[in-house]
Amino acid sequence: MSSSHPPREFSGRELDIMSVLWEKGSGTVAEVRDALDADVGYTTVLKLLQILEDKGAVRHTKEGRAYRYIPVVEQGQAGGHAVGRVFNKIFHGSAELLLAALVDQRPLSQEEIQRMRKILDEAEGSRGGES
Amino acid sequence: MSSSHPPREFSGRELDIMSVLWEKGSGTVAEVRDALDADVGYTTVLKLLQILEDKGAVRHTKEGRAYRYIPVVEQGQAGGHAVGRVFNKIFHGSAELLLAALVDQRPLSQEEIQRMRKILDEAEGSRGGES
DNA sequence: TTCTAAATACGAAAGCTTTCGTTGACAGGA
DNA sequence: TCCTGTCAACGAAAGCTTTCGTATTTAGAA
Repeated sequence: MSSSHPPREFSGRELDIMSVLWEKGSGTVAEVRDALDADVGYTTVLKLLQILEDKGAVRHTKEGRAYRYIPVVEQGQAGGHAVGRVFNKIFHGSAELLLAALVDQRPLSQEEIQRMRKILDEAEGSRGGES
Repeated sequence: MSSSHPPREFSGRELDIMSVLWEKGSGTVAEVRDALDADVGYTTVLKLLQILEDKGAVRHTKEGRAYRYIPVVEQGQAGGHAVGRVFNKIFHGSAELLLAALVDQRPLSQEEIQRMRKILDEAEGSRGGES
């Protein structure tokens, strides 16, 4: 038995693996293993992928004799969750503090800042005005 | 042996407890326990606070016969770490995607958006300007 | 001093995550 | 067919986090 749990939250290693899949779009066990920074065994990666599949975060198709794993949960969803957690626990809901921490964390390029302004503009626009 | 490790990262329960301390400024074991959403035992909270102290994340002073715990690690530092992690693992360093997820997560007030723009302005200004 | 209530200290158990050894299936080449 | 290398399945062990039971300390009251 298995499948279709709610998205949930990812543990450390699980996140490493999802990270690879998001970046590459998909991957076999061997591909994911190669792409990981840490040096973990093949069966470990396989096991984690099976766990992730069980949680409904990835699915697989057959490719030759191997499985190709594909993320089902989107970056955006997972990001929303993770951000929500940090957001609440650390910043107690203060979006500015989070942004400040982000900005502090590493310098942003002009272009990034530009695009981030645009995101704020859109966020402002899409809320249809208020009192 | 103990004390003065690097700040590190917090586990789930540890973060819950730091969250309370950041919000209230400080707390005794009983105060922290009361403030937690989850219903955990007194000794559990104590143990976690001792672990956090051992890691250098909090310190304590004596208050009557109890200890008052005070955060040493700042929200900003911890936030930077946590944000950095999410940032890299989930958004692969894309600040815009993170902001977009944040914005998507919950509607922001006019004032918040205003202040966030200001943060971006300052970030832009402080980098000495380039092409 | 002795008793009591409220705290802390200690240590072990329970639970989850991560790791990998081993087994068996499968495909292709000799 | 029989080997050989690649792969998934399974299960158990190691490691970290979380929990709390029990023992000890402490401060104040009687």
